[in-house]
Amino acid sequence: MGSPGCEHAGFTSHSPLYISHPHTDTRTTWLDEGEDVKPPRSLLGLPELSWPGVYLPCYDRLAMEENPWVLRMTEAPTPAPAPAAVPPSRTQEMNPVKPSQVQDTSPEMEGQAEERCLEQVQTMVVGEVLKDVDTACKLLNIAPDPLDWSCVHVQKWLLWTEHLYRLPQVSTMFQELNGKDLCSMTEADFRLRSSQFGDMLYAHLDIWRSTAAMKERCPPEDNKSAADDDSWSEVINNYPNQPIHLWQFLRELLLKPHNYSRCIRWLNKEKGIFKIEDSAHVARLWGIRKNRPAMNYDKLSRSIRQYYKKGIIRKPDVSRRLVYQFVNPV
DNA sequence: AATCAGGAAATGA
DNA sequence: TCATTTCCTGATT
Repeated sequence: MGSPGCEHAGFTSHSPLYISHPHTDTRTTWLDEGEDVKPPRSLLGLPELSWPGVYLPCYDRLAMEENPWVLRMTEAPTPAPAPAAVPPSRTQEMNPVKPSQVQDTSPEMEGQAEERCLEQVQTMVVGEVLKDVDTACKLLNIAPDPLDWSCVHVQKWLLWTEHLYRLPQVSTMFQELNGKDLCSMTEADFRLRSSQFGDMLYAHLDIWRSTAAMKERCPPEDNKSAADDDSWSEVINNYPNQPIHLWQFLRELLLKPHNYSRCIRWLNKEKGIFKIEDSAHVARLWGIRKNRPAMNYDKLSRSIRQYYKKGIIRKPDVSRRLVYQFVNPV
């Protein structure tokens, strides 16, 4: 981060960036054995999926109450967010500006400090965007560069975007388009396909394109992924398009409590017992991953039950609703 | 009303 | 062929 050329991500003026962080330093650890201890809702994120992320203007329409500190870049000559609002794990290395640093200074100094501050925020935003795109790529099993997408990838991305912004189904309006087609479309083209959300999708795509362009300019240094990227390092399959198994997918989510403990979490990791907290949400994620828009918990749970006779997943000794157990815990 | 169990057939890679 | 997905009936929470 912050190497020359990386400061300006190349986001165009029509892609107002928002950053948001679901994390706070008040995060608590809930005990594995804790029976049905609900994770505090406010700590993990987005309306329903904690994909810390890039938000578009329509964000206003989304569940703001759960993200009390959205920073609007397009109108932010204001001080950096309060340190408490800065995600601790990701920004320690980014020197968040403390409010005290901008006090007791002359106007010029203040201007400089403000500029520095803005720069830092910008750097932070870029970092977050990169990360978020990365996370989405892994979840969807698609390449980061839209130009590389097949029609299926485009549909996945659209489904994901619908899910993220709680849009009605718009993906049907973009069928039979691959990534190149999508990228060659103008904002007007997008509007033609979806008068209501075309501009938004266009802006979101623009962010992805910018991110891909930036990745090319500043190839990722292999330092940060190891320590910083915690559990994604053991993600099962990356872009080589192998089908992922449901049990693997569930493990993936469970390995990312940071992002998904609101919808699925361990009750007892050692024994492999987990609970689906938000069945609809998990089903939707699975549907997105498998490109099955009609997926629901009824069907997902049937798939889980297929694992009973295969000895992959079972019901725990004391059967409880939405609680399952991996036969072979990690 | 949601979840659970499992049969049966369809589907897609 | 395999791993679901889809649909279903009936039971349980």
